Amino acid sequence: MNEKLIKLSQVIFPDLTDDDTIESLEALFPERGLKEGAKVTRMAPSPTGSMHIGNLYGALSDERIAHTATDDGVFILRIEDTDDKREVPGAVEAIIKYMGAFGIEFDEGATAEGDKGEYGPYRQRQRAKYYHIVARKLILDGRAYPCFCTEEELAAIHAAQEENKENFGYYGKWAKYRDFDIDKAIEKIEKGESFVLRFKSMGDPSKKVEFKDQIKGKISFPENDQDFVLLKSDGIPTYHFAHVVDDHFMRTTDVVRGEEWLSTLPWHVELWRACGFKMPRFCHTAQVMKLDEETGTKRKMSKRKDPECTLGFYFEKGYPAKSTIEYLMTLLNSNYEQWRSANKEASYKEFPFKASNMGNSGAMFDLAKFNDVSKNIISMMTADEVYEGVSSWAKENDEEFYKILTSDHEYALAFLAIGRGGKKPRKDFSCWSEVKSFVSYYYDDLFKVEESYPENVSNEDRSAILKDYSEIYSADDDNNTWFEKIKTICEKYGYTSDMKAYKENPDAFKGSITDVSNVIRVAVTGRNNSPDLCTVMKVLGAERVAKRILAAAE
RNA sequence: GGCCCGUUGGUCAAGCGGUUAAGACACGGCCCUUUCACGGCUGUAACAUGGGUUCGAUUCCCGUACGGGUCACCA
Repeated sequence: MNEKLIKLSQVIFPDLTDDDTIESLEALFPERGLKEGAKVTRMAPSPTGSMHIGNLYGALSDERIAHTATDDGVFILRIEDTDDKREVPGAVEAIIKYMGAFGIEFDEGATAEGDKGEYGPYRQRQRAKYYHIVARKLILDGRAYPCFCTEEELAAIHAAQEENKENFGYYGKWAKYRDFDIDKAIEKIEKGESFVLRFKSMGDPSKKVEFKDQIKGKISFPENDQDFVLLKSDGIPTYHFAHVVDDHFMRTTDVVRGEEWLSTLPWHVELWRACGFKMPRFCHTAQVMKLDEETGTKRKMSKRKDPECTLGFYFEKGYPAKSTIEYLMTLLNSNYEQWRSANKEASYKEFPFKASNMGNSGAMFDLAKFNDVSKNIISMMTADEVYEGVSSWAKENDEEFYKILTSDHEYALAFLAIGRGGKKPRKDFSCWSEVKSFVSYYYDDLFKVEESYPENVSNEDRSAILKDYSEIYSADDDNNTWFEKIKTICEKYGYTSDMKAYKENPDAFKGSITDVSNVIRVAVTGRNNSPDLCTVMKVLGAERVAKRILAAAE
């Protein structure tokens, strides 16, 4: 019997020598001598092209878990390129670039230049030999066998199961090649027949296994009985097998992955045990959800329906990377916001992140809340930082605005500084693409009167107010002096500057100082709302102000 | 259909057998205020449902409903 299995393993893996043992791999990838409590996590994307918010969400949790526990934790980038059909060229570089743009750095793993670290290679296609070594051991242990089923046969099994209302899959009595004669199998392989290597499950689904997840807590499920595929016909492993081999030999301590993996956890548990490897801790994270406008129900974020799902969205709109990270942190650990209000200036990296604080049901992506978070982030920035953010966004997305904005650096800094700094900064922008329309009136090329003058001010009064104003305005006035001048104009034309009196009896006046200042505001900025008018005019400069006032007085 | 996970205000959520059931966003009102933004105060609004267990259940157990996931030689 044993002899037959040896022969079988030789036929399947003719390239493996006697030195290719599990022990040799254990020696090649020794336990990492990290500090007590240090964690090793990994982001393991498949290079299929587009990255979405869920990828970032997962990457951030992995990164935080590795780097919060100790200062020598390791965060690995492993590329799961086992499905050549789905692979998109350049995707690996895109992943690294995107993650880098959000400030997520890897300690080890695939890089644009090659691999970094002692536990590689980090691209699964290049690890074929390791999988084969472990697979050979499983064959020898009688825990793996070749299966020659064709696609049609498998489809027929599925159909029959559907018909009989039995569980789907390749298991027990349905597992045609489970107890196939080994000599015949060898013969078929030697003839060149295509086959996959399947796991031989010993599980009994009438028994339950209990398992502890870092997020979900205790979960129990029936034992696995599926003879799932370990190696595909091209010799490349499936996710399940690659996961066990890689996370063992990369010495991952905490496997963080989406909860869609929960249902195959029984497979993994049995496989880990069959390989004789010690299981890492698991964190199965809830998915980022979205409210479906049509049905009013929660659903998974969809690339097609939700623009904010793809990472490109954040760059196109010009959300600072910090904002996205900040918002994700609030979703990831619900005590983050509280911590933030007590540590306004601190980096998110100082937050004591804990996997156990992660929510166990799908968090809904709330664009309104995200905007608020982003406004806060931007309000804390200096004018220089805002300038840098806006200009680099505009460079890529709005060439015209970029030229205008960068034509006078000092000038742009001056208006971006309005209301910035201090205890109660203005919160005007949630993203860079909103800036242009907000500041357009600072530029003659973009300025136009967009909004209407106060209705209760007659055309005659408007002209008179503006003419008077043009005569007494001085750019040197401080805010108080300026305001006194406005008051004088008010009294002259029957608009009160006493807001209290006006509110008590509005009909007693033609209007209030609000109307008068809004006449000036519209003339100068083209709209009804603006930051402090006196300051705005100082930035605009006496010449520009005078020109606009006179133009409007006509 | 089988299996697994979940369900506290519109959203994110604290809560671990006894609470007036926090807080944040959004929304309404008031105050501050030359407009807006900011800030302050305040209001509306929640434990999916039915059974247990218990002196007492949002919290524990079971069922139901609803939502999500999964059942590939995809990850």
